[in-house]
Amino acid sequence: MKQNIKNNNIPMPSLERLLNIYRFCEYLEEKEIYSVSSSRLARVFGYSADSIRKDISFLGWIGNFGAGYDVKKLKNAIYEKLRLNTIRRVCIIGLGRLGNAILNYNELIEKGFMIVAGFDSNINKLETIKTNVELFPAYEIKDVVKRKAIEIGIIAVPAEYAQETANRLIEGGIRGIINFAPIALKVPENVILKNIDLLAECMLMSILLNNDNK
Amino acid sequence: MKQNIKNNNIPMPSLERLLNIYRFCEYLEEKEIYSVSSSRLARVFGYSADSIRKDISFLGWIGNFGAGYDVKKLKNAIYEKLRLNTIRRVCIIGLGRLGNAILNYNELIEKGFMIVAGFDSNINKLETIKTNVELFPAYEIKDVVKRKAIEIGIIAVPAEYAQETANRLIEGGIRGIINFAPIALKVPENVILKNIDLLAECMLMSILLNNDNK
DNA sequence: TAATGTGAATCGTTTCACAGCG
DNA sequence: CGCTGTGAAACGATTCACATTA
Repeated sequence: MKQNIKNNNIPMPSLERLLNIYRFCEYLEEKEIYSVSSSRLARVFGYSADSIRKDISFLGWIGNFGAGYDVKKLKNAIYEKLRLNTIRRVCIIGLGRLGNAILNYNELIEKGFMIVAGFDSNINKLETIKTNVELFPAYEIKDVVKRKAIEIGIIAVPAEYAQETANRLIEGGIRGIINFAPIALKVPENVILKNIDLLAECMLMSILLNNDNK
Repeated sequence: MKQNIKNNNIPMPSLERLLNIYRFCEYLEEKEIYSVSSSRLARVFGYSADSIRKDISFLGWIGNFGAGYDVKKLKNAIYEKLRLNTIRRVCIIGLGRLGNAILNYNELIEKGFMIVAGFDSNINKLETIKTNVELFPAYEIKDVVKRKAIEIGIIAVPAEYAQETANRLIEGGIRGIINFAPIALKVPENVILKNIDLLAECMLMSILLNNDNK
């Protein structure tokens, strides 16, 4: 039931950690630091050093015994193994404040996510938004997704329109959906769904804070 | 190492599912549906029915054998057990597009999250934003957090300022941080940190899509 | 000596299987 | 009979412990 698709048999939690390690390697390179140990990585992220060594071992990687990892080699190993070179065509649906924020989130393109379309049901809005991204009315979602071979759709519409939006994306042949609406979407098995849910995070945090009081 | 604080010994994954179930109960009530089975909940969320029954059992709850759960009772049981009545004082740091989107995210107040302050380092920006929330320059973070007894800080500043922002919140006595910047923050053990990271989600999705091709 | 790499043990979660009950 | 509730088994991830090597 639970999404447990693996990449080359790397467990999902390891994948997540490796992505963070990858980005930290970029930061280290900028700072001209060329070596890093599992214990340093552990301290930075709050993981255990054992976990990190195991994660890195999934790369089929051999570090330097006694002397940590070469930052550049580590970064490249993650890049190759997880195929981070892949470029993805992305669209955003819902151009309210959140959608606009995403439209202007430049780190996405740096990591290979090309925003090639934006959609909103309010046609007037499409004219007032200043962006290089091509904008379309919501009823064209299916056609544009198909025509532009868009793989990932980011849903930033109000909760009550989220399922309908997802359906249109799916009809257009979308392969992955990132959903910001605080609602459970129904998608076919071959479509990957990820939810980003600020409200749920706030509620969870509140529960954890209550628990701290004990 | 990993954050595994428990609430009344309810495992973290169960807490997350219960929150989703809680919100779905609200939806069912609106639709005037008064009974729901574990298998229906399973279908909606893509969990297994076994998991859901186990989750609900943590509530010390007794459903109706042979006839599913009473929606209202289930909702209330979750509400009571997880103490969702708690009201939290929240602030947002960084009033760019994302910060503004959060400032206007009305579901937060409905769930008991009062946004009582917004901060930005650009003082001119503070005057142009139209909102009922009290706005302050960033250098006042520590004082305002202390004075207003703010418990949760939502960081929506660029990555390079995120750690500095977190430090100020911590000095003010913040108890939880929700971080939208794609960077690992260092916080003391008694502060709960949750990251919301669109870039990481996109990258992870890309990896999963690659894997689908096999 | 200070680090990596990795089987084995441990721990936590999910799934299974079925008893219990209206 | 259908669905809940729950111990027990299975599974997966993390931690442990230690062999390994520049």
